[in-house]
Amino acid sequence: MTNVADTTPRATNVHQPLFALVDVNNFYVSCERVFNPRLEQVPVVVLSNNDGCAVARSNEVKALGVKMGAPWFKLKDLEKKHGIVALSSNYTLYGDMSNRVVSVMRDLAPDIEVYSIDESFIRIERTAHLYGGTVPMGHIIRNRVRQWTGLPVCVGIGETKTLAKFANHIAKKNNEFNGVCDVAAMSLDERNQWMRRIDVGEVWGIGRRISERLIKLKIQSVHDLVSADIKRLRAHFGVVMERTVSELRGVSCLALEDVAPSKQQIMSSRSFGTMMHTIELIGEAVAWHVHAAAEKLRAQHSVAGAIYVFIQTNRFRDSDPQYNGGMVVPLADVSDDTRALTTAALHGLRRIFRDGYAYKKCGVMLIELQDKRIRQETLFDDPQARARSARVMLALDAVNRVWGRGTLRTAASGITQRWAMRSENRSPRYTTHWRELPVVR
DNA sequence: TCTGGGGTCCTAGGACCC
DNA sequence: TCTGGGGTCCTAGGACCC
Repeated sequence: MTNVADTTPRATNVHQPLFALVDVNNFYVSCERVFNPRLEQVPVVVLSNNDGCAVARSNEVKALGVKMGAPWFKLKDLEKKHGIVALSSNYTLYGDMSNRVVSVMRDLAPDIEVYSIDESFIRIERTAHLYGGTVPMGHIIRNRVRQWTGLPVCVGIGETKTLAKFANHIAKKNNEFNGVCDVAAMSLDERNQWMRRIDVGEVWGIGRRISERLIKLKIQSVHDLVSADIKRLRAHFGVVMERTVSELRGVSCLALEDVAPSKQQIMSSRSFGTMMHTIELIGEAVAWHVHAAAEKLRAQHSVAGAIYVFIQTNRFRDSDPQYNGGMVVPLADVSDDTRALTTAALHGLRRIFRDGYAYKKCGVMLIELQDKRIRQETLFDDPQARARSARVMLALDAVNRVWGRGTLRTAASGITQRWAMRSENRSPRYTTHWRELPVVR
């Protein structure tokens, strides 16, 4: 056994990396509350696409024992009993609010990695002294985000990303921290006490499966994990686990990724609002997904070498006959042209579609992505055709940027969109659509 | 009736080669 | 009953994240 007290380096050196993790509390719910204060103090959930599952819960809802991802239709009793307000998700609003939070933080500390829609890592070892130290800096970030966007955030600080995550967890669950916790500033005794109190499953990178296996090995708390034999853990669980434990011991293995790497695959898929039976309607949905995915593809200046298309029946209905179909359709030449991708996807769909099933979901994935600017010339290259295609796509994207995705799209994606998802209680897109701006009386 | 969507990384095992 | 050793590449599947 290695004792953590012997191996954890201290933050005495000014050049030692120091990470802050800033995350918005109950992000989607908090966004809704900014524009509708009546939702304060009320139990609120935000539902996934198709109004399926609870993907964000206010503290009041968490206190009722509602789990992340719980199917909404199973919560109807709780809804009646406690007056839970359920909102459809409004990603346009959340995406815009997320950008605002990032721009406030970037102002205060430029070394920032936007990790997800509601979380960012910041390197602070060179900037903290400007704000009077790490914890004061955390409070300044917290207060300014609150004041300028209306959103509540917590800040966790540590010598590694995993420790910053750990500190953030402490800040969120313990009010005495006032939303900012720096584990790098703690004494070893104090840090170990927190590690003894917190379950190993809370560690970033330790999910349900791994934590079950760890508990069988009598590793239950974060402290148990950090004190365990790292070679043995590596043999049992692989290199990812080794990295996690090193990070918890204060050895930084995960760097700040301040420039987002381009995606290696781009997916678009949705459940249908109701079951679909015909290839015509499903084809419209597939074409729509190609439209959405290709837009993202061009935004990151990539081209795809192939497209994967898939259709699925409802896996939750045991009584229904089940069928999952999917196939990869290679493209003759790499492309970012919505029309070429649509042709390929619909070709694939015709191959995988089977009559007589009730389909619930379809989607496409663009794969074998390459940087457009370093693309290979091929034998049958037609530079003129390629230039034409580029101009059409440029115009398509320009129109949709101004007027909204789907304003201009392929005819294949249909007019009526009968496959569209349910979204019965979506709030207005307060910050991005003129007609939906909030009105102050 | 009603059960999300979009990603990444790692590992094991098979195919194939010399 | 015997049936090398070492390497690469690819894919499927499992685990994780939000």
